[in-house]
Amino acid sequence: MKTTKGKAAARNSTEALKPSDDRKVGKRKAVAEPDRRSKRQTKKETKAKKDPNKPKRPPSAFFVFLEEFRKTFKKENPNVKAVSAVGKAGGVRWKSMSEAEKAPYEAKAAKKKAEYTKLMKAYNQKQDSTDDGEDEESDRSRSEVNHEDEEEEGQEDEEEEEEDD
DNA sequence: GTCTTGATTGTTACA
DNA sequence: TGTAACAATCAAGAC
Repeated sequence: MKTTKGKAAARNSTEALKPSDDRKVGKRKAVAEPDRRSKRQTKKETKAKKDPNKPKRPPSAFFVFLEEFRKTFKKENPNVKAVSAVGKAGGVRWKSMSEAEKAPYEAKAAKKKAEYTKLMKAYNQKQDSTDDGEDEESDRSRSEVNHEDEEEEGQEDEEEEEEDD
């Protein structure tokens, strides 16, 4: 059972109450939601800013799908430049898709997740060794992981090139 | 020039 | 275990 959670929930309480037409893209409310922003900022400042080297989160299957969907959407709607519109349309499409249709995106997402896990492992090792004031060991292991990543990326590049075609 | 917003779902990380 | 934050995208407004 899916529930509206996180940002969506927060938006549901505020933004979602407004008619979508009212939510024009680019029409940023001048410091409209200090609550939400400050929350994000706090987290960002306490985490992301402290760990700029921290690997970025892997895209979920939906985001992988969205990447492709954006291209299609742009082609079909060259005049629509609002990212919110793409997100909305993508969400509708995603929900209408069957498991079989979602499968390839989920597979891709799983791959990215595996990469992320590896990167996080290396990242955590680095953090540990940094505590000791020594990171030669992790540097080595990191480079090993990086090497693996390079190989994988190379494979992925090939795959992507094929897809590009 | 830099930052923030919007819209979506899924996943991660943290309390 | 529940929930907030974040992942991509980019035009445009605010500062």
